[in-house]
Amino acid sequence: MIDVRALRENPKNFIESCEKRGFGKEEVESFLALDEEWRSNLKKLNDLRKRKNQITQAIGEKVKLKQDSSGEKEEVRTINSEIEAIEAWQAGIEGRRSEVAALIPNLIHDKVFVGKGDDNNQFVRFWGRARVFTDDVEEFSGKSNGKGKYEILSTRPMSHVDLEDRLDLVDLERAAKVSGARFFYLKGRLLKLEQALVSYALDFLADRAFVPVEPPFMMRYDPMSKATDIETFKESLYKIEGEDLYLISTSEHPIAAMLSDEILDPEELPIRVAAVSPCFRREAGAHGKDTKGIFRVHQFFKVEQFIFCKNEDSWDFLEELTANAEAILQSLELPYRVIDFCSGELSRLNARKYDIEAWFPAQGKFREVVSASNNTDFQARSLNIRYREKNGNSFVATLNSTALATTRTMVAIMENFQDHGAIRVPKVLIPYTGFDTIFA
RNA sequence: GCGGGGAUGGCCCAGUGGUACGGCGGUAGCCUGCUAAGCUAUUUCUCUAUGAGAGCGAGGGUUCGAAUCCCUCUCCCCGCGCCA
Repeated sequence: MIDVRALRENPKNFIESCEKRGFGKEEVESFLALDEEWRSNLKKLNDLRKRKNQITQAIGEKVKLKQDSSGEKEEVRTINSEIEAIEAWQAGIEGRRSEVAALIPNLIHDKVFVGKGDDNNQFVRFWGRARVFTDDVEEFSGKSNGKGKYEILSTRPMSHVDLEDRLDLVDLERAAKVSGARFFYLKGRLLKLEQALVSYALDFLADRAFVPVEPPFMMRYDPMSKATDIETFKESLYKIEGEDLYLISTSEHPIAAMLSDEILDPEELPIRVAAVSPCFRREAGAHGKDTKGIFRVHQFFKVEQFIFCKNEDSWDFLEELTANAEAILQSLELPYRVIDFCSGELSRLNARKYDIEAWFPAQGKFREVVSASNNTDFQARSLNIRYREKNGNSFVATLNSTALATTRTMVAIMENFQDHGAIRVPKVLIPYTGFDTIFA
């Protein structure tokens, strides 16, 4: 939710932000018109209510003195019917006003590159030493701005799908029989690896002042709608039939909503949360993409970083979250690039977003494994999360970032650490897995 | 699932039909060698703001007037039942 007063005072900022995103200014203009009418109705209503309160109190006095007050009662009835009429009209205005307000996106950070489409996402940096098949050198160098270090592979590594099959780690066919496409049975040492990844990421964050939290895996419509946007509802969320409950698509949402309607002590800030949960996604907008294997699936585990802080500190924390996610990938020895999303690719909530894309040598591509966003005070305003300040209360800023999503990270490990048909386990995980190789 | 009790400002708590009492904490000021104490004001949201309106878990209803009475729903506590 945008700051309505800021919008009234300075619509230009919001129109500019909308236009950078490739939206029109219709929403802003339509909001301003509705808002004007809303305020004028509010004035009428308040004047009538004031009059009503005065008469009602006078009736109270008369009743005490046992005087007749039937004239006053009749007057209040008249006022009531006027109020009722305006209220009915106002309810419609207010409904449309909030619908339009919900469509206005967050203000974009000044440094976000103005552009549309993936191609305009800005390269920030590369880390690591990638294994690149001869045919993919051009793709690799282009996407790493010529800064990516690499060694050439003379043969393409096996796809994770074939490898899982050969090592009997994933059963997709039986999962399809039981649950449909994009589901899987995870087996043997790959399951152990998954658990190791989760434990490792939680420990990593606990060492950095994050409080580990397991949230509810289902949420009601009201908090969900405040924590996210309409796109997520349309494309990601599973609804429980006959109940007001949705399966979470990320722990970001229940964690954000955790502090809704609360006023925090500024001393408590920043609040760092390391959340772990399964994530359920319909992938409705992804027909035909990544249909094989466990790269894009309906359920996976994710360790998520979440921060509640003061708005003015949020930009430093965006860097902290990104640095943490990078440190995890570095410790797993996975080469990656960081990209800064262009204006047209941001969600309505995001003021700025970095993605981290690991190099997948079998696919010959960089693919998203981490997404780190600063939603400034936009999400907190919808959820009504404030902190106390000397001159009134302010909304907190909320930030979220993947620490580690299990399925994609496992695919990255399988593609990057293939060794003669076996999978080498990254060193930092060995204490958690208890083995250093996955083989047939 | 059944029965009983509950939800009031940041926190605690009073309030059986006349417009939310009191305390704690926070903030600002006064006072005082310092600190503490004490005193005063303030504390949520909205608006066209020296003023006004809304707000007592949510939504409806009755009434001139509802925290209070009635209905529906949500959540919490206690007991019973069921259960990994």
